[in-house]
Amino acid sequence: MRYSKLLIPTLKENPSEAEAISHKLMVRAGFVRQLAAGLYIYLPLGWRVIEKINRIIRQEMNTIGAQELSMPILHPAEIWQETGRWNEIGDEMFRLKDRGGRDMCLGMTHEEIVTWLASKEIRSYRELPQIWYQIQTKLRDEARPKSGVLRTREFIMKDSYSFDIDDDGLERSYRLHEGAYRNIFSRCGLKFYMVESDPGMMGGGMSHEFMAPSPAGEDEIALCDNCGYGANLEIAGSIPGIPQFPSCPQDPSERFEEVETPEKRTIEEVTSYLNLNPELFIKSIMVIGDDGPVLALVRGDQTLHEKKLKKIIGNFRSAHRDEVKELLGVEAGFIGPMGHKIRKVADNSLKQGVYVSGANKEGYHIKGVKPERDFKAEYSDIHIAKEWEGCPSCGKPLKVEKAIEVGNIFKLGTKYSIPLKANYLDEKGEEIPIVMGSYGIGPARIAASAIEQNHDENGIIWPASISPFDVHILPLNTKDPKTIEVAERLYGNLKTEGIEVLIDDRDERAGIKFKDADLIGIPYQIVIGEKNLKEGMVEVKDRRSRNVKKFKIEDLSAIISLCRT
RNA sequence: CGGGGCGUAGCGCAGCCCGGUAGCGCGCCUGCUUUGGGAGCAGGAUGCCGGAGGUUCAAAUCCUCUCGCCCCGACCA
Repeated sequence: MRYSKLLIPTLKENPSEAEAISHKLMVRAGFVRQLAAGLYIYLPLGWRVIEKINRIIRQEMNTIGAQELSMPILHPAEIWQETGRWNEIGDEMFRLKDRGGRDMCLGMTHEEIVTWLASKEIRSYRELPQIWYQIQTKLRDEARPKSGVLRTREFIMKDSYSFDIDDDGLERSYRLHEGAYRNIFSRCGLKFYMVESDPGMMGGGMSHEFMAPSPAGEDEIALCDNCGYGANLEIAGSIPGIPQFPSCPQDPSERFEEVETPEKRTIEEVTSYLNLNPELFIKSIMVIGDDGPVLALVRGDQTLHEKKLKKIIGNFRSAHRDEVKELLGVEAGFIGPMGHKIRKVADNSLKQGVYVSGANKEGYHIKGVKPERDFKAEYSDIHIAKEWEGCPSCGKPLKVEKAIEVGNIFKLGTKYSIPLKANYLDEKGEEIPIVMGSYGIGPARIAASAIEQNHDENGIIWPASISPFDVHILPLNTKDPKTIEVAERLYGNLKTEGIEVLIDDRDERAGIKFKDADLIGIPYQIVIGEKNLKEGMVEVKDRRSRNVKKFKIEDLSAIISLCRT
């Protein structure tokens, strides 16, 4: 296509609202424009990238036997009420009424709708398994849209749903998706990990996320290079290192030592005051659950993992100052696990060792506290995994990386098929709920991740598979007839070969064309300048390596083969 | 929803404390020169200073309210 006819509004300066690299570059290079918070317009170049990604997704989904269909974005409330999610989901769902006053919503995802369809159309085990997918707009009233197209209120998602007769079938569909997803992300040129994740509001059983490592990512993942363990920090386990504990006095009367710690409340204050490492402290956090107060105990160097705790004690909130004082008679900075009957949940790492904890006495801490002996607690993993802690499966050190969630796969089981009565008849004529899976990919997140992982100071470096064009022709001086003639001939010939070509036919200076070409990031640039033309040559520049090769003008096949690699 | 920041020309910003009728760079338009890494000279156009109300002789500037956008946190299929 001709640059002069395309809408490619490049910007010399970074947009003020952008923070993430992919966001800055997508705006600067003329791929997207923001309409409002979390709402983006895809300009021609941006849309070409999304379409390239979608094509790869379609190919890989079709390969595993998935069938494409399309479901509405506007949904009647009743279906969401039947699964209970109408009430479970809060402000994140866009809700509206139609003219007849009926409650409606805009689809955040399509489990309800696809299950409704299955309940109507699937009769027999002979019709299973099925995989249905769509590439469809989703709407979520995000509390905080951010990072350009990474978190938006309206976005396109490839979502697929599997229907099987039993768990073994679901396992097969799940693995088929895993394979397809690995192919898709690899073909899109992404570095990624598949990690264990929290099923969250999807419910059901196992789930994994596909994570593209990037500093712009909102998620953190724990990874083990040794055994391949990988998990979102939302659920990642870890084996904390064991600190050197002080020896415990034999004489029971000398066990405890109350130490005065005036005005020292936080772990930092107390550790520096007593000159002890934070690992030798018990951090006590008072929360109020549905069944009353709970004291959560983690080691001083650890952070309480609220989601892990929630799985044990149910919903809770942190206790107010006066509640702490009422329950333990002392303010929060000096509370500890001893001498009261409040339910205690402690991190596993506290099972061994001797610690300092709050003394439940204003201005005092207590040394020599030995869990199990000195107080009883329920033990569980309730700390957030950290880099260098041990891998829960092999013990080797973990690393923690930020990552963008580009895809996920969930085993739903019968969570949706039961309430929506999506059943099939088995060989015996018995009615059995269909076993389902749900699988998502965000094409815009793939595009943003590709930029996050492939750019330099001059701009984007697209992986060839998802680049808006294959080749960018730069006729430097459009007033030189020879330049134009060669450029046009090359343009025509490459197009005939099925190569997607952008030709910068603008009457602009060479510098501007070079800068825009590097910013836009098409993997190969064919530079047509008068000096080389005199020798019958053109240059082909590799955007990533910046290597330049000269070719004879007639040597089209060599140019083509270079650009196709 | 809590905390912070910012709304002034198409874009990036200054001016605001200390009120006096709006400025810089880039871009845009015209002409000439230039033409291998965001050209030079000359001329030109462009603003409801986010919105509403108030104070004042006078408001981009001070006060109140409101809307929008960004960042941190909470939340997040």
